[in-house]
Amino acid sequence: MEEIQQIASILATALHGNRPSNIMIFGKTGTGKTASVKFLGKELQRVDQNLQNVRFIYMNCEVVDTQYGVLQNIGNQIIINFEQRIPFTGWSTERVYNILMNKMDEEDKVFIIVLDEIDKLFYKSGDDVLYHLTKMNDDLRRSKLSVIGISNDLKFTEFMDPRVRSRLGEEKMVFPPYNAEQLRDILAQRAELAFEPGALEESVIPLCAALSAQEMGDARRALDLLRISAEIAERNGDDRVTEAHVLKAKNKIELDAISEAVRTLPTQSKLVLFSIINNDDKGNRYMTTGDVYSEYKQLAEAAGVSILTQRRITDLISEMDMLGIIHARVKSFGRGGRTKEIELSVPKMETKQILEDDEELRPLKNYRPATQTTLI
DNA sequence: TGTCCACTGGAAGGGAGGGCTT
DNA sequence: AAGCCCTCCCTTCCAGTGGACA
Repeated sequence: MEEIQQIASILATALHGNRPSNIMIFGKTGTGKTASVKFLGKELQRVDQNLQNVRFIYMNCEVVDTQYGVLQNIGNQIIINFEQRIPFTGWSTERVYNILMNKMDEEDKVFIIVLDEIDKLFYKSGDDVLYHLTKMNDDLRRSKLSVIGISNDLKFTEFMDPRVRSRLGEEKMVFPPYNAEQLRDILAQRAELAFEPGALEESVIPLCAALSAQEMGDARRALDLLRISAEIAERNGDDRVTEAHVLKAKNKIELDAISEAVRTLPTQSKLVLFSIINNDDKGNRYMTTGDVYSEYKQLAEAAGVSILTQRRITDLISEMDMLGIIHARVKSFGRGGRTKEIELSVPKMETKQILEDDEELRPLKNYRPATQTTLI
């Protein structure tokens, strides 16, 4: 692939002990950014085996998303000696930074640090780390450092400190999404290894490819789709995978993703979601933050969980909006005020089931919404 | 045209929980 | 043991606001 070639030629300079440019790599999920970079990292280290000029360090910023975390993580990938490891908390960031610098300089190598999902790090912790990291080069005397940032968000650099942005983006690259045709090739290749000839109905691969192409050309998803279609066929005892299996698989994947997202929500968010469902049950399909909050308060009370402030609930609502579990947009109702209009965007019954399975929400199992009107 | 509602979302900060250092 | 550090989850406070209505 063209992009891999490009990155490879940039990184190759490291083999001679020179510093490769920093690179920013953009592209939607499943376009092979991470896989490509990891692959190149392996290759680089293989070629470098005798020279030992290069250290390749990878981390995913969805997991490591704080300033301290990033520095600590890099440090611990460099420091092999167990006693000298950097603790995950307790030290000042400054101290970690200094130790990191000394260690790196001692090694006298070219460090290539890959920050996958770098946008997550930036949105969470700002550009301080990136600033320090990209500036480190000036302070290193023997070693060199270059940073590869991977992001599926093209725009996030706009909000960065211009200095950081220009340093980080010495080279920029975009991985285009796969189109249906490319996906078909990828799937066909894989199918040849994984399936007996004739095990797939002819239209299965084109269908998987087309469905995945619609969904941003994610190759990983396309492969999952094929695999799960086959699993479903096998479980049914069918000897060929058909289009019907693929469609079932698609549904299953979508539902599984939702279930997983809901299941792993923190308790408080689950309560908020529960109250959104209850509002919907009452025939209130589009509700405001106020509606959700007053229902939430009752639920939290019934569940015996502490009641958070409305400000906090606003944030939880926004988080679930980003996860795609609900849909919320700010809307003005004139004199009625300006607030969010919230709508459930996952299947109601299944979601409710999952919520009721939660240990902490047990008391709500047969909870009946309090009736509005009380006759005296 | 101005008012006013029901919030929004930023800023600051507290305190608990992890852990190091002296 | 006392004094730090860093992160996470929250609270408190508050200026700002889109648009229906008077």
